[in-house]
Amino acid sequence: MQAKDCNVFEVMIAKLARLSQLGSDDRAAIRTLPVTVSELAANRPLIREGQAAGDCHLILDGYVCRYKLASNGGRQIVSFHMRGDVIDLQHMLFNTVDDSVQTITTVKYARFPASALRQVAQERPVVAEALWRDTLVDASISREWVMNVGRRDAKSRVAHLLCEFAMRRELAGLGSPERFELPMTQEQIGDATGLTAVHVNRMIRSLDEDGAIVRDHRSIHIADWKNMRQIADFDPMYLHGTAT
Amino acid sequence: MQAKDCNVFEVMIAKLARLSQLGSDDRAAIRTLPVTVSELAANRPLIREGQAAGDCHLILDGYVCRYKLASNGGRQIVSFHMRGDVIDLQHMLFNTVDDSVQTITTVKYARFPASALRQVAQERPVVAEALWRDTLVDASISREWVMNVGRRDAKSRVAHLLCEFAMRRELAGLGSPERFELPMTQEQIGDATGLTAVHVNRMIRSLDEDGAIVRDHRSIHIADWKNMRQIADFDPMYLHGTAT
DNA sequence: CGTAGGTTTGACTGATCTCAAGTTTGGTGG
DNA sequence: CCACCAAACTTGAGATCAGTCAAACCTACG
Repeated sequence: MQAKDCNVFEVMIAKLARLSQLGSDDRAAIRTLPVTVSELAANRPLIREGQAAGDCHLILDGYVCRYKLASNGGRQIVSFHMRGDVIDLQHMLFNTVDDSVQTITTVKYARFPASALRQVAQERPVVAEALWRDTLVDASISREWVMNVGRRDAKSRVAHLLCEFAMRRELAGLGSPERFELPMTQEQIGDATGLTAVHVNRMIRSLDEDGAIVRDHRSIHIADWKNMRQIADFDPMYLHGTAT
Repeated sequence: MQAKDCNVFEVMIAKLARLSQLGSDDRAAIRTLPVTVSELAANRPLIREGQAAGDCHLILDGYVCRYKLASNGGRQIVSFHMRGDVIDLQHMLFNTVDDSVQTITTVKYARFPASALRQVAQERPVVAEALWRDTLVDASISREWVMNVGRRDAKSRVAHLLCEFAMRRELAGLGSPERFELPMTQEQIGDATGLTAVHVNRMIRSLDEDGAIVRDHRSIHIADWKNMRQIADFDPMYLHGTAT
């Protein structure tokens, strides 16, 4: 990562500019936000359910997941987040947290007081609109996940997760969707798709045997996008990748 | 339904007032919105995937569901909506529609140009905040659905759906959560929970045999809330029912 | 090199689906 | 008001996809 990419404001501006046309005043307002940058090792809690909700967090580098625990002992990952994602915009408007966030890899993140972000949003309608769009995209992704977990078979679910991850990585400016390093374990993929780690393993190997992907440890090469899209039932429209 | 309850602006104001403290100016601004009220029979399309997204729809009476179709022929209902719900706030900010909405019962609804709603939101920050909160609540419900469909067994899923429906009905001012008429068929419950209609039937009967619910055709009496909550793994926090 | 976490594999189990038939219900037209 | 019909609900038996359990094998890292 280049020094320039580490600038928290530039990461945020790049993300919001993808969602709305930011003016120079909007960019300037974002740059006034008070911010703390921190780093956290892999597999550490970042936000815990029930905790007070006073800050918003922007991911600068690394990956995190949001999850919920079921009373039967199961865990469901409800979203993954990466560079440019503000993982808790809801803290701007709600005081209660009903799910938890933890790191998957080492993560560098910025923390803003929710009140400060809220004030910028009130003064700069374009910024508010971009933030709102971001929540709407997140909601759209959630709905697609309901579909994924509810109506697709195991192989499609895993394939869909890989396709989504590849596309979102690209949209976040992290490189080509064809080749990438998977940050999560097969257990975590299972928690995200409603499957067991054992079955995730079988499905990934099956995708490999089909020639849809080629693996080398955690590195994935989507060798046959057309086939992958079909197996995954993947239509990227729900990601609202191009500003509209 | 009383005449007063039919007033589209009062339904909208009641909903938004639950989410933010509306001033009299805010209420006045809402009342200036150009609006068309229509009625649609049960099982009719209200919004179709791929259609242009120029209007927003507020449900006044009856029930609708939002769904997606999988390439394997399956259908996943991703949300239910009732009185007071604006079902497509995303149309204020996106031009593309990636899922469909259809009526479950006869539905009375109001239609606003998205641009008009957007303008009110720009002029009245409190209204914008309330609308944003509404999207955040919807997103929170979606995440709970991912959990429901991904990590709970069949009986819990169905029980959870019933608990959520009961609570949301009450929050919408439609009466006690203990007794209500279910508007949806068992097939539709299956499409929402990722189960088949046959298995939904068995689970509902099983809840009945447990004494958790008592049924008379479509009318449900949640006879043992404590037991029901436990079976459903239901914690209403995610509904953000009380303004916060 | 030793250890813990992650991945792979196989055999068996079980929750849910599928298919198929029967019953009930609510609406409609005579 | 009754007869009919389509849709919804109910029930049973057999099939299957994914889960469980258990063990072996990597591999990264201290």
